[in-house]
Amino acid sequence: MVNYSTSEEDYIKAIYHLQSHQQTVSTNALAAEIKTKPASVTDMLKKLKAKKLLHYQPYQGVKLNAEGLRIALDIVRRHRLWEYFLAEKLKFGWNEVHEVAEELEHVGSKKLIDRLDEYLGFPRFDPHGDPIPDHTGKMAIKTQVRLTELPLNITAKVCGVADQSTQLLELLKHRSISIGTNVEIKKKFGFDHSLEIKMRNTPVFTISEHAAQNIFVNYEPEN
Amino acid sequence: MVNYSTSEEDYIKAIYHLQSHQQTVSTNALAAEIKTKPASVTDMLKKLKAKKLLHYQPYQGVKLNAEGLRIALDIVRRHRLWEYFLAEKLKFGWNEVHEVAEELEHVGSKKLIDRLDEYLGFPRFDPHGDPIPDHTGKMAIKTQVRLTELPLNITAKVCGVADQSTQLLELLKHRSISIGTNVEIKKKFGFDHSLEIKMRNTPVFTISEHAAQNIFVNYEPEN
DNA sequence: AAATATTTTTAGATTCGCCTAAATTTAAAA
DNA sequence: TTTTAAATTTAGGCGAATCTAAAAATATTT
Repeated sequence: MVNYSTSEEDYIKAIYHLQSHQQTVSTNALAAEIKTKPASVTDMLKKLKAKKLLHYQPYQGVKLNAEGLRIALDIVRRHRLWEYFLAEKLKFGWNEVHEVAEELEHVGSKKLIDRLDEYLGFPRFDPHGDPIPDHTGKMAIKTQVRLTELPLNITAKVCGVADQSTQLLELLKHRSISIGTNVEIKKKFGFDHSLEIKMRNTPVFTISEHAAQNIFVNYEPEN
Repeated sequence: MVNYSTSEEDYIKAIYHLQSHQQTVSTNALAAEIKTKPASVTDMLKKLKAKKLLHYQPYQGVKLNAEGLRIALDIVRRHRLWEYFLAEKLKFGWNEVHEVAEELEHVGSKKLIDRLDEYLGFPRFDPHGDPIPDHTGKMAIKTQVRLTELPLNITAKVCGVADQSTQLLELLKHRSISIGTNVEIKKKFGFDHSLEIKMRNTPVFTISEHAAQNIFVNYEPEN
């Protein structure tokens, strides 16, 4: 088991995240993500290719290989476990955890992370609702999504909020939305991305994209 | 408030520790402590002097100034709080915590450390019995002595052993004594210098002088 | 006090990760 | 299909932290 530098880990993680949207990642996209210059990215890609962590041909974009993916999942695991710890145990707000976890995630000890996982009760989702890979790299199927991601006409259950602010809680209370409430999206408005929501025993109402983004729901994905 | 690199912090911490033994620290001693070469030490000392963290004249050794000391205490605080966390919450053995804490201590966030401190209940000593500086840099006075030296009827905390042999550890295990256990001497027998020990929730028992000599405890002297 | 040994510093390279500017390749437009 | 634009790579440098080898300062012996 090799050890990777903080920079290398940052690149691997960034490629991993970008890969989920485009299946091949461009030098420019990576540079933007890492907040560095394209020339620096090229240098690092050559290095990571030499270490056999990714597929890379000049001008043709980059993609993690199996080993790169394994490492990426390990970094993501560390990051999200720390986020969970910060929010759950140290009472950090959901919006404060990312920055600190960004530093903690680079502490390598496998034992540390596995013990932390156990201490936290093997949580499956971080405070943002993203799944936490287990010690083998497996993640729960993301039955948990932001309300904005919920497909039309599928009933889902509210299971949490990303933003603990009083304002959001006030809004939810006004709409009688709480943990466990079943909701369904009837319509999505392209103009402002607001959503038309249907709940049992209440008339249809609309909710802003901003609010919907901070509400987590889970549902059965129909494979 | 400036930020220091991992290397700079390692040097500051090493100087701090060496200072407690010799009051001026030599280049060679520092090189040995950091596991680097004297030439590298000289380079770093020039840099830290430029940053006004220490007193240094070529060939004359080095010493932290007030600002350097402040930073050192902050690093020590981070290190020992993480050690406490690892031992107390993640059930690491007291001999495993140092290495991992060595990495965690460089995570800078002030808020993280203060929250961690609070979460842990503002512990005053780490698992080795060393005092943890509070957020202002103040530490409890530590009186660490062999169990044989502990005054009668004063509660002290086991903080280490002089002899790591399996035999001693077996004896300690049998008596349910581990790092952090509170003990009190009820009686000292002049004949063989054995001691009568009282611990919470267990009946009084006796321990030989030989064993007691290899157990370190610390207690707060009653000024 | 002179000679020798030890410690410490200086000089000059090396690796890592980053940068700017210029050259090259690929993609898009006319 | 040229031409133009955009993306990407190469070339050459820079700062941080380290190293080796050689020079300089300090300590120790004789």
